[in-house]
Amino acid sequence: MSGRVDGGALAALADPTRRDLLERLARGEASATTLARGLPISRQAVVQHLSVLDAAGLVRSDRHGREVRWSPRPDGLIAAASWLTGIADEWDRRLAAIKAIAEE
Amino acid sequence: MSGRVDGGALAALADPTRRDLLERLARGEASATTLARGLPISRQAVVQHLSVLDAAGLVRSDRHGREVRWSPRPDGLIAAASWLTGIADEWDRRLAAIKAIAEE
DNA sequence: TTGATGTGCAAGCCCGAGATTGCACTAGGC
DNA sequence: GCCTAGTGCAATCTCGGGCTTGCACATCAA
Repeated sequence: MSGRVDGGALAALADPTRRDLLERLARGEASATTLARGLPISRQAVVQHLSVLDAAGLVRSDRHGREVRWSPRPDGLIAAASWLTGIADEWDRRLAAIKAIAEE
Repeated sequence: MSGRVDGGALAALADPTRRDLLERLARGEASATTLARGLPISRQAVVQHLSVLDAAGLVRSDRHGREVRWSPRPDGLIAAASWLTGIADEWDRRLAAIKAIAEE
């Protein structure tokens, strides 16, 4: 297990720009400046998004000389997904029970 | 399949109050007025949250006389979870490939 | 050393989400 | 009929997220 899901990952994934950044990182690590070149926003905006993703445990950063390379961390995503699945299954179970009672 | 995941479900789940509402609904359908009694926010705020959840396909509403009862819909949750899992698996695969190359 | 590139920090702007309030409307109980 | 309870609609407010700009600091290459 890689930590509790406090909603931070969900809040981080709620923004379309951040999801775009994650998909770009999945195609190879990159720096904030490089990412900003292919986007209609400034480097600082990218940095702030990456900070949010970092706080949510969805990316990691490594310094290489004067540049900082970012890469995705699937662990956080998997944790969030399994959390969602758990809740969904729980609801499914309860709703099925209610339905069974209603059909008697 | 229950439709593409456009991020609407993730945005809806990003708010802690909405996650709270979903958990309460999972313990039995309820009206907006009833839900508002157990929360520190107004009925209208609850209604707005339920509208967002409804648009995201996470809840459904049924009229019973003069009251509207809300209930959870696991389908949307499951779709969002499987989307997350798919992305996570994809990243895992790519990262494993990169790591394998680096270790040669 | 000098210049170019990448980053970090901070102040500020703007707009929309979340919440409130007020009032009109409808359904049920007396 | 009346009164109460539940809902719907709309205007308003506040505050924080997303973004920009400007400048200082660090690193590599000539």
